[in-house]
Amino acid sequence: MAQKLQAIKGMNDVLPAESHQWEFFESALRQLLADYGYQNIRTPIVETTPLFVRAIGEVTDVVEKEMYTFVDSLNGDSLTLRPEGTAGTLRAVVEHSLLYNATQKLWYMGPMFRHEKPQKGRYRQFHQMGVEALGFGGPDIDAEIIAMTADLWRRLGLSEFVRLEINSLGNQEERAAHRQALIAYLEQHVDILDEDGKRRLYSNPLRVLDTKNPALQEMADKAPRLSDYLGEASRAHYEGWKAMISALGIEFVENPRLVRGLDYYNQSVFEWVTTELGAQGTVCAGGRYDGLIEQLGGKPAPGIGFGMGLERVLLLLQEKQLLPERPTVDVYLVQQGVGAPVYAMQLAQRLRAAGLAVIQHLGDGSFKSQMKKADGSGAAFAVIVGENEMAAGQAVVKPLRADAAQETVALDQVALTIARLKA
RNA sequence: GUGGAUGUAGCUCAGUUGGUAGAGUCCAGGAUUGUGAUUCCUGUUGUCGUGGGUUCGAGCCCCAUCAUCCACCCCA
Repeated sequence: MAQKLQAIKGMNDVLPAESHQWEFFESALRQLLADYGYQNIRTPIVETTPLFVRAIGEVTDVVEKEMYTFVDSLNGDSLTLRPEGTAGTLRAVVEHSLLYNATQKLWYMGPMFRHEKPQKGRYRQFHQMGVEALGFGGPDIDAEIIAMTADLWRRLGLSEFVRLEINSLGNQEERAAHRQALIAYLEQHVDILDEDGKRRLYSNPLRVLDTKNPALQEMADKAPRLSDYLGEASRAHYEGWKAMISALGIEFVENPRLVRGLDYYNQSVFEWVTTELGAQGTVCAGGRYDGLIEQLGGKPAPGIGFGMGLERVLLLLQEKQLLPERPTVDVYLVQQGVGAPVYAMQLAQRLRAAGLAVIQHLGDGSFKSQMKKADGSGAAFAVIVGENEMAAGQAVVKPLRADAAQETVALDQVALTIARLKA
């Protein structure tokens, strides 16, 4: 018995009814990135598994249980569908020595894969636009990235629906020292930890402090704070970043509990969150990863980047009705009679050469049904060609959206007539 | 991985105490012999998610299973 063919769970088709929304959103992103001097980089969707394990961290949820990992049956290599974009981008940067006497501002956009249970704003194949700014050590790039993302929300009309949260994780040593102190502290209170807390004690101790359990609140409040472990340099970087964001007039809230799910982050981290999408409220998140390039075998260089969940932003745009209508063609070409298909096709090519988008009716169809299709297509004009017009070397131009009379004109006047009626 | 809700026409959904399935929309044709979007008429469309069970009889009750959505968890 043949099995019903269907898409893999959590991997969605984008149909014509909404693909134009993606195109609109993507072109807004491309414009933004160009305006800030970023260049596109395109890397493979599949990488060797160790790349992700090294970059993301062995004990993260992503690596432990969410990666699509498989064996290349031809040579036995372990390969993985990329769960995020930074690892592959940095691999390419190192492999091609793009940081040799240079800095880089790169962006990518495309599908990512994580084997999670799907829900609103969370899919197994999802799409991210991401940015990596490499070779810049100061807080100015951190601020510029905030400015750029804030600019995007403004351009899309989303500013009032998103909130910026920031934090500093310090450098590797400071993070490690705090983590050690925190785990020691939590171990002293292990008897009162709930199930979640015990599970996260060693895997993600910072998350334990995020508890919604009121019984743990007091214990969480008194826990060692990361900010107390920041050294002079980290503190100065963080203060410099905040001062610049403030000077730009961008609102933010400091969230000392803000952590990232991937191990490579340090110093500045941030999240743009919304309360409009249910559970999956993080719409764009990122931070610094100053040690990662070296860790992947490159010469030491600082880096900062973010990932943006395109489905989530699109959901937000849909919910707030900030997306344009389906684009339409200028002309639907109605044709009937002996020789009409060729006559109409030649006219269609002529109109397209004049810069008009044209759908020519193909196949059979009564005038009535062709006119219905013309209307349904959303075209602003029907151009009609029948026996009489062919004999006279003419065509009828009929406005479908405006209250204007149709005109019968010579073939070389059709485009001009449409231009005149449009204005 | 855990929990909750939902599966009936291409789409959105009705379907009563169990009696062999409907509306709107869409599509096609017509009223209109060369003209759409309004109106009117006619017509097509279903393994009622799937597989079992109970029953004289199941869209409806029971069991299993699959899928989708939402939440936990995690994250973009």
